[in-house]
Amino acid sequence: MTAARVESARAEAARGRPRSTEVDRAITEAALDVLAEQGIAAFSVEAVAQRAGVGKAAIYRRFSGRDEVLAAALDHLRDDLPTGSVSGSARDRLEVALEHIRTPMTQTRGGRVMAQVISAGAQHPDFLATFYERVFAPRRRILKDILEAGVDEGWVDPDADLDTVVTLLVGPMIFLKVWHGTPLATTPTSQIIDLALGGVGVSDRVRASGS
Amino acid sequence: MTAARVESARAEAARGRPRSTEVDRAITEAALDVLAEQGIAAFSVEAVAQRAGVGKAAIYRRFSGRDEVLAAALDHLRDDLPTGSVSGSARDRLEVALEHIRTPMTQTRGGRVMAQVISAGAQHPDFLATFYERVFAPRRRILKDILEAGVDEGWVDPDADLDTVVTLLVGPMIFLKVWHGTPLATTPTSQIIDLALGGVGVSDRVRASGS
DNA sequence: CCCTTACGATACGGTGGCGTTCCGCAATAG
DNA sequence: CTATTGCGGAACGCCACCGTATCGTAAGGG
Repeated sequence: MTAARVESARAEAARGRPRSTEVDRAITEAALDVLAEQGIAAFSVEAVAQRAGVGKAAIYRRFSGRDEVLAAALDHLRDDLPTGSVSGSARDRLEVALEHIRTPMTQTRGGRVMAQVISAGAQHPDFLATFYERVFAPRRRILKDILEAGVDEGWVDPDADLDTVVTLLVGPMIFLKVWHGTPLATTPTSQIIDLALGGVGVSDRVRASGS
Repeated sequence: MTAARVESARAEAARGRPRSTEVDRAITEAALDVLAEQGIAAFSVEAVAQRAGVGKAAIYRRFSGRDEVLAAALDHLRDDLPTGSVSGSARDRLEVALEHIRTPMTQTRGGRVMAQVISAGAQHPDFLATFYERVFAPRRRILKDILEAGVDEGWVDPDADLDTVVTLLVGPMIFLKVWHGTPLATTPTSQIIDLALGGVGVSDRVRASGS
């Protein structure tokens, strides 16, 4: 948005020393590091600049302020997270996909950033909404695709509401409050209970083939 | 702790104007309000004083600083949350208990404070640990008791690990990261999958009796 | 009654991040 | 070579909150 305008203005006046792509990279990296380690509260332009070994001016030359630096960092975050696309049986892919949602949360930088953003979501719901679209929704889609394959293969109840099943699976990893403001938050508790108790498997073959 | 010492010191010298209990109450209330509405980042002594319609001195007379005000407010929070003790069938009690975990999260002040604390937990793990003991653990205990009753009544698989079942049920409402640092975080994903797919119910009676 | 303490309000210096601006030097285009 | 821009570093005034102190007033206890 503003970044694009600045960029085009720079393009027409292409004289002088060009901006260092290395500085670009250092800023983004430092932003993610600070975010992951210090949290959003400590996320200041000064902190990013110091971490990046860069002058504040270099940052303000690129971004209008703290929030834009933050947004740019989150854009780069997308590539920082595993997608969970693996081969194997649907059951295996499901487990891998779930692990790829769960593990990064505490063990990778991207996951820690994610946790911080979700935390801050209590104060910045719109930020969280964007994050939901870009990060959570695609991962939910992956899980649902796998479950649909599971229906074809006969180990998932065709009558089950797969969106609810996804919520059930992802649930132990994510606060429902994260989805506050999305349709998912309307899933009734009784439905979750029924699924957890009744189970989605149509026979014992799943449990038998489990670990 | 420090509050107790101050209190006893005040007791031996019981002359002069006594402290207003109304001011006590106003401070605690304002602290919870600020916490719920503005978040931990905005939780300052000044903000609480202004919200309470109280001088900063009145607060510093009672607490050593921001953190103690915060701790005192969280102590009062315990009574602010529903416990979920209701009569009825075990299945009904289970649903009510889960609703009492889920609903307050977004709809009551206590729940919003809870969300803020959980958010801040990424930065203050010890705070979160205390909160887990006082708020989460008792609620998990309630759920487990109900499930144990369910085993006796025959609608819960006696072989199921009830702690995992509790996690499965509470999961859609709470981030696993909340439990980071507790034994619960070690539950393997495969186990959650097996339970979600295989289900805990031993027959179709649960699904038939559901909504 | 009067001594003591609490009260709200206000002011204080200190600190830290903000966003801006300048410096002297480096790098590139023309 | 020279004009132009980017660079790190440092300083600027601004503002919010900190923790403390000091008002004049209010409210109890001995």
